[in-house]
This record gives sequence, C-alpha cells and structure tokens, in this order.
Amino acid sequence: MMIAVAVPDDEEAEFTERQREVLDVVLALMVEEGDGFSVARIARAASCSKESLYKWFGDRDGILTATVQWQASRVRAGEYDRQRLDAAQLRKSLEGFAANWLSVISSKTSIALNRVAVSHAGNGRSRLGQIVLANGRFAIGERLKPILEAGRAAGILDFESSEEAFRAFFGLVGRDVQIRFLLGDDFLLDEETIATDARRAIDQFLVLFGTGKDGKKNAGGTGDAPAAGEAKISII
Amino acid sequence: MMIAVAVPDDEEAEFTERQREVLDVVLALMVEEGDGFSVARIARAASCSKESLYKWFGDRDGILTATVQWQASRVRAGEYDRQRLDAAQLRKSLEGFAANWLSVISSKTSIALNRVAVSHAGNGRSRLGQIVLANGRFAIGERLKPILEAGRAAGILDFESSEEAFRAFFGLVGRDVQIRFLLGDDFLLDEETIATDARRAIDQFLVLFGTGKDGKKNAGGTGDAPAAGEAKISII
DNA sequence: CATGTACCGTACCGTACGGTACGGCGTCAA
DNA sequence: TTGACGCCGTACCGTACGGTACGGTACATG
Repeated sequence: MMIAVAVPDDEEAEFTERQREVLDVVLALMVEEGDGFSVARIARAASCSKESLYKWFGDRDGILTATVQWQASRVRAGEYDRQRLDAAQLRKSLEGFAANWLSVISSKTSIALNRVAVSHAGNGRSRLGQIVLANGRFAIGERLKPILEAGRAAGILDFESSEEAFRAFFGLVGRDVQIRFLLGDDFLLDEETIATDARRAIDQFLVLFGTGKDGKKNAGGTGDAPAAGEAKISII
Repeated sequence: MMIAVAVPDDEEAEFTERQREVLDVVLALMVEEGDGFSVARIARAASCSKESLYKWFGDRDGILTATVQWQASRVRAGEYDRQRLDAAQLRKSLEGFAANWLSVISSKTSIALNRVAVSHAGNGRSRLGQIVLANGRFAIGERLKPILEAGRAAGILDFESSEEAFRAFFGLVGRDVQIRFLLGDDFLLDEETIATDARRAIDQFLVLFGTGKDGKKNAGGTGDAPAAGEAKISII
C-alpha cells in the first residue's frame, strides 16, 4: 500500500450543514463507545433517519469514512509562517510543534479515530487506515520538514535526509505515548507534562541534529512555555 | 488504568495440548482476518465443536483473551545473560535488543494482536489492551532497564531515570514503525533495514546517554550485524 | 461388557444489526 | 392551492452471529 507523498487526499466531499452536525454526533459516539454502535444508534443520537444516513453516506463504512474525513479536513488551516530563522526561534517552533502534536495524540478524539482506523486496517474493509495515516503521520511530516530544512539552510541543523530527521523527531517526541493510549493505558499527560516532555524531546533532537553554531546548545532551562499560537498540526 | 509494574500477569491459565492447537488456529485467523471472524468460523477452521470452545473459554472474548495470553506466554524464555560489561558488548546487546524488537513489531502476528487489542480497548470489553501492554511495552521495559542500569554502573551510560532512558530508547528504535504498520502501511522492513535501523538508533541513543568513557563513541560504521543469538524480547 | 468422559458435528434459538420501504410533515416555489 | 422535495420516525426484512442443546463416536477404566 505504501502511502507515497500526498497529504490532502483530495476527494474533499463537501458536506451540508446538517450532515456536518450528524458527523459531529458520530464523532462523539466514536469517542465514547469506540466502533461498537449501530446505525440506528447514530440516527437516534443525531435525531435523523436511517434513510437519510444511507442516502448521504452509502453504508455504515461510508458514515465512518465521512466522519474521519470531516475531522481531518477540519483543521487544515494554520500554515506555518516562515519567520526569520535564528536558533532560539527554531527551538521555539519545534517545541511548539512537539507540544501541539503531543496534545493531539493524547486527545480523546485522536485516540478514538486511530483506534477505529487501526481495527479497520485489520480486515480489508474501508480506507480509514490510509486516511488517518495521510492526515496524521504523513501530514505532520510534510509540515515539519520545511521547518527542518529551513533550519538546515540557516546552518542551525545538520542532517542528510529530512525524512530521517523527521522520523527521529517523531520518535523522540512521541516515544510510547500513542501506543499506550491506543491500548487503553490512560496515564496522566497534562499540559505541564506535555510542555516539559516537548522541551526534553527538542533538547535531545538538537543534540543529535543541531550544529551548535547558533543559540545555547543543550541549555534547556531558560525558555518559557512553548508558543501557544503555533499552527495546529493535525487533528488525527 | 495505568499499569503499575507487573510483567507476567500471573494468571497463567494452563491449556491442554488440544486447546493450544485451537488457539494457534485462532491466532492464524487473527493474522489473516483481523477480528472479524465468527466462533463458528473458528470451530470449522480448528475442526472442533463450538460447544468445546464455549466450555473451554467461556465466551468469544474468552477465546481471544486466551489466544493473546497463550501467545504472550510462549516466548517468556530467553533471559538476558549478564556478561562482563564493556562498551562494545553493551552496544552489541542494545543493537540486538533493538533489532529483535523491530522484527517483532513488524511481524504479522504482533500487528494482528495489537490491532485486536487496540480495537477492544476502545469499547470497554475485555482486558486485551492491558494484556498486550503488559507483555509488550512494559515487558520490554523491564527487560531492558537492567541492561541500561548495568551500563550505568559500569560507567558507560549516564542517565537519571532508567524509565526515561528506556522511553528514549523506545522512541529512537520504534519511531513511526508500529503506528504505520497498525494503520496498514505495509512498507518494506526487511532484515537488512532492521539491522541498519537498529545500529542508527543505538548510535543516537549512545550520543544522548553514553559517557564516551569506553568504546568508540559515535563511530557507528565498524560493528558487524547485531548478535543473532540475543534473547527474544517479547512476542507482542 | 458397562459406564463415564471428552469431544465432534449439527441443528436450533433469540436477537441485534445492516439495509429498505413507507407514511407524514414542514418548506418553498409556481 | 398544489406539487415537489427533503427529511424524520418507524416498521419491516433477511441474515449472521453468539450461545445452547443434543445425538453420535472414540476411548479409557472398572
């Protein structure tokens, strides 16, 4: 299957207002009950008829797929603004990116969507796995790489392949967080823990990929909390 | 739920020979078809009666739980032999550990079990998530930490918390591999890629946590392939 | 041989679910 | 006013599945 490059998965089915309302209800159901609800349950919760659901989305998998696409398309705003690069700014961007991503993957919404997508990836039904992959893992890769490359161009970072640098970033930031949440280990990961985890991850990342030519290398204690106004990366 | 410490999940239900045969068939079904097979399908595939299945395992969830436990108990052998510590030996152990774990999480069996466990963790049914967590993530943690601590005691490694050091190891080795496989991205990860990935991960790990007092720090090109005879870590 | 045990194969039951059909209601345009 | 349209609510249908029951067989034990 091997997802190639594409991020947006350009099939952008537009939904009507009513349909979006319904999809939000489905999303809430997925968060609360996983994948185990019936179409009748959706209709009841959303106060709509099963007939409408089938007319709009085809079948049950179509409902779930539309829900995931709707959620994925939701936060496609917030482009990263390419500011003038100095090491402190880069560090701040990376920390904001890391903290944001950590808060996303620990959110109930992301966990629920990933769970459904993973279970659907098992048996062949539906493309949910690919959709989540494209809008999660690969989307944030495509968003982070330009930042990394800008850092390299400015002489602050050093790496051969931005893909490999990104994967190291992914590992250092995410560690065991996502798999633990997916498997139901609901350990505490509050705002503060996320901030310190993000800082530690970026410290480590800069040790591995920083040139040390600009900015306090491996200092780590001074900066304030990761920028709150950073671009939302991905909701999945 | 926050799994505390325990690894073996000591409820070790012993299974008869016939039951183990059946559980292997269930495992094969899970690998091939995910979670979407009926109990009748198991009975047909295993040439046993549904009545026996229900007598042995209670209900369908009991069958799946027994399957996961059986697989988990399978490779609990292979203890790490505490050899005399020098840096080259430690590096070799870590590389072997990493390569072994990568080959496990990219195996069809592990992917299938984790998928089922993740989907069951969504709705509350069954303890599959916790079982997989205990025998996967936490089991390898408990196996690796003594090695890391031995390395620290020998002055080769430096870290405050072995838990944190292990989580960094986990991230550097696993990166995006597990989530990509779980979501159905069947990219190539052959023996050779695993070996080089393991070496790169350990190089990075040693940059972050090595003291550099012993052994070629950050050299990376010389060692041969990771020891093949290393202990099997975990099958999940 | 008689009895018990463990199991297989199959038939059976109740239910829950995916998907369809239909009647009714509000809205809007001619 | 009339008709078309979109939608809700509900009733309906077929099926597939979880779980149980039962008859039949092999085997072991006395």
